[in-house]
Formats: sequence, C-alpha cells, structure tokens
Amino acid sequence: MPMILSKANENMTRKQRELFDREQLILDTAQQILNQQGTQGLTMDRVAAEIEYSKGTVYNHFSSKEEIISGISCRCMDNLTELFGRARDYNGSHRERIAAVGIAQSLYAQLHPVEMQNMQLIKSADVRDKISEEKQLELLQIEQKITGIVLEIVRDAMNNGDIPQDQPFIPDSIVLGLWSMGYGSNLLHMSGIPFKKLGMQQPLEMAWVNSHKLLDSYQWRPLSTTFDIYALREKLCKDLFPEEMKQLNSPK
Amino acid sequence: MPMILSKANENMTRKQRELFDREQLILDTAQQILNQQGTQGLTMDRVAAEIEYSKGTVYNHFSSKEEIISGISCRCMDNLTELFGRARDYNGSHRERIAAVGIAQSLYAQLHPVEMQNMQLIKSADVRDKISEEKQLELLQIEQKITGIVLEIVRDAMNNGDIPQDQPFIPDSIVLGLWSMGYGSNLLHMSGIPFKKLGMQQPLEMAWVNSHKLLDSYQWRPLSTTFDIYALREKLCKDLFPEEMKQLNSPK
DNA sequence: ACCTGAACACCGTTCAAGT
DNA sequence: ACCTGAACACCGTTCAAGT
Repeated sequence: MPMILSKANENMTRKQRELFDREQLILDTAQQILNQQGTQGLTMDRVAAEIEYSKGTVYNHFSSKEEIISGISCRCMDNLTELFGRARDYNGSHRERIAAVGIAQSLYAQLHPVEMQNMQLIKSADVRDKISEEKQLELLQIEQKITGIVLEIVRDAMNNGDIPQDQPFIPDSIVLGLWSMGYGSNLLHMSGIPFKKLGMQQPLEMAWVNSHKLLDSYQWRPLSTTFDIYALREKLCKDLFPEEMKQLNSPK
Repeated sequence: MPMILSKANENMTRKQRELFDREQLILDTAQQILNQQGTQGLTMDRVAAEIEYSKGTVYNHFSSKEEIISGISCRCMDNLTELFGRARDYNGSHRERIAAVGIAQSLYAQLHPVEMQNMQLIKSADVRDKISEEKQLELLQIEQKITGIVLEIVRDAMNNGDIPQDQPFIPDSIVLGLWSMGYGSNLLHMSGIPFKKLGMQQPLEMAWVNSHKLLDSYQWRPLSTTFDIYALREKLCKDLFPEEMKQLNSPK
C-alpha cells in the first residue's frame, strides 16, 4: 500500500522525502511521455525504463495506470487553479475578473492540449472508479478549489451590486453556464471536427463572444455593450498572462 | 479491404446484402456489449463470439476496433439527427424549435449515457486518425447534417425577423454557443463530479436556463421574459418526445 | 473467394525471489 | 523493508492454412 504523498511537508523523514521525490519524478516522467508520445505512448514499461526503476517500484507508488493519469490531471488542475487565482486577484471590475477566468481556461487548453484531453478522460467514464479513494478525494478537493474561485468572483460581484439579485439559481447558474460553455468549446476546439470545412467560426473565438452575451443576459455590469471585449482581452492577456502569451506565440 | 456499406441499397446483389446485414449485426452486437459491459468490456473476441463468426471475419468488415466504435457513433448521431429533425419540423415559433433541439440533446444524453461517452471519445484524440478515410468522411457528413439542422433553424429565424441582423458572427455564434453549452453540460453531467456535494445545481437543469439566457441576449424573440420556459419544456416533451419521456421515467 | 483460429505483439498487473 | 523482473492475463491484429 503506497503512502499518500500529495503534498510536501516539513516534518517528513529522509525516507519520506525520498518517496515523495520519486513520486514527483514518476509524474514528471509520465507527463513528459504523455506530451511527446500521446496517450497511447504512455506505458508503465516506458515510465519504469525512463526513471530507471523497475515496474514494481512504480506500482508501489501508483497502484494502477489510471492513478498516474489522475495524478497528472491533479497537477494540471493545480496549474489551472493558479491561473484562475490570478484572475480572481486582478485589480479591476468583477466582470473583468470573470472574463479573465475565461481567458485562462482558453489559454490553458491551447497551451496544453494533451493534458486537457487527459483531464477530460479522468473526469468521465469508469476511470474515476478505478482510482483509490484517497486520490478521488484529492481530485474532489481540487475541483472544489477551482469551482470556489469562480463562485467567489460571482458572489463578490453580487455583493458589490454588479448583478441584480432577483434572478433564480444565481450564483450557481452563472458558474455552471460559463463552465459548460468553456468546457464544451475547449473540447470542440480539440475535437477533430473541421469547423472551417463546415463553413463555421472557431469555437474558442465564439466562446469569448458568447460568454459575454451570457453575462450580459444576467445583467452583469458593466454590460459588454459599453466596452470593447477585444480590447479587454488584449489588456487582460498583457496584464495577467504575459508569459503564457509568449509561449503561445512562439514557434513550438 | 472491406467494402463500404454504410447505407442499404436496392441494387445490391445477394452477396452484398449478406455483407451489409452482417455489418449491421456486428454493430448491433458491439453496441449491446457496450451498453451492458461498458467501454472496457467491448473486445473483439467478445464481438466475434457473440456473432458466431471468427475474429478474422470481423476484421474483414472493420479494420480496427476504432472503426467499430466509430460505426456505433455514427448510428447514435443518426438517431440524434432524427430527434433534431423533429425539432426543426415542429409547428411552432423558431425559438420553440431551437429550444426543442436543446431538449433533444439533453434527453439523448440521459437515455444513452454510454453511447454519449463514445461519441465524445471518437470525436477527440488520436482516435479519429486511426479510422479509414471513408469512415472519416461518413462521420463528417453526419456532423454536417446535424449542424445543418441547427443552422437552418437559426437562419429561418433570422429571415423571419425573430433575430436582429445587426450582430456580428451570427448565425455561427449562436449555433456554436448552444452547441458548446449543450455539449459541455452533457459532459459535466456524465462526469463523476459530485455537484451536489459541491453545493451546486445540476448542469443539465442549468443548461436549460442558460441557453434561454443566451438566446435572450441575441434578442431572439419571443424573449423568455414573456413566457414560462418550464411550461414550454413540458409542452415540447409531450408533443415531440413522448416515447423518449416514457423511457426516461420508466424504471430501468 | 471467403472464413478460421492459432500465433504474435503489446501492455497492465502480480509476486516469488533477491538484497 | 524495499526492489526486481520474469511470468501471467488479456486483448488487438495478422496471416498461413483450410474449405
């Protein structure tokens, strides 16, 4: 039974630190393979060979391949959480902050398409049942954290009087609306569907338009009719995600 | 090289008919296994055993497991297309028709969760590249057809004056907005995310609210402020999808 | 010309043996 | 107590042999 070492800790013994480091090494390696060779290229043999330990040792840390995938997903969601955090702490209107969340999500999907696929994989299907309860709890906590950030922005906006309170289901409906639209457009973007061939716009571009349409419909002020959403996007990208923009624009 | 026999045809020889029937038998069987045993329960061995032919014969029809999955997906998208068709032909306002599309999507996801997962699987990842060009074309054509229905409703509404024309990106943006929101909320619904535990509403329920919010934002008349969206849902379910509602409410 | 199923390659998982 | 890697089970795919 492998120890749960999701978080580093001051009080760890040398042995525990070693185990923790190796767990990170395994995840590092697995993620690298995933990025270079895709989902099907990620095999336990390859991971073991790369870290120069045996397969048995890998299984001492992760009791199945799914747990490794889940571990990678958790890392990615942590990274995404960090981006969301920047959005929440942005020194602007609440509407600008929630817009920044959308940008963060879209940027992340474009920068890390393979990981994004994986996060989707782990969320669905029987995969979630295959992982241990501890790892499931870890997943849940990160999901709570990331949802919490968005909820917090919406609640703050309500308290600030930016959103009329006489609407049913808010703030949940707003969070879920943005979430599903962002999630769906990301997946459509990554799908092989040839939107150009279908004579259509790109999903991610339309998500930007549509999320503002949705916020307008909730009367979240300032309404997008009073400002330029593209100027806002440029400003937020420059202020909050300069590094990410550079990565996105640099040739791979 | 197996023949492409997606569609039945009057002029087929007896031999061709036999091949076509067997292809259908394989898909029937595979879909049944998929529903009973899940994605991982669907193996080529099991399919071969069930149809009482050898694995080699299965491979004469489908050159990989992915092609079988793709075949199942095509069937499902055909079924969904039929539901969408009912929505388009509904004798009501255009706004009611587009709402019916949303209901169709949601109903289908609830009635056939496993198939829905599969459609998502085939859309993404490297899976699409693993199938033959012919099958890829088949997929594309169905996607075009199903997108076409939604586009048609939106265009008709515009021509009818239900939607102000002075908005950028329409009708594409509306189609993609509804599509990504519907797609995203379906996937969130099927994901293992415990929304109740997170203290949130259900994604599918919020999708109904939010898609009307989105349509309102595009000023698609009649606005949802002038009618009861829940009464509309009941009416549409009763008029268009009575059988599906019965299935949904009957104990499994 | 079509079908068969043994054989192969690959990969996740286990566990007896080694240190 | 921890690590190892041979062995096992399973599954997608191929193809020589059979009819």
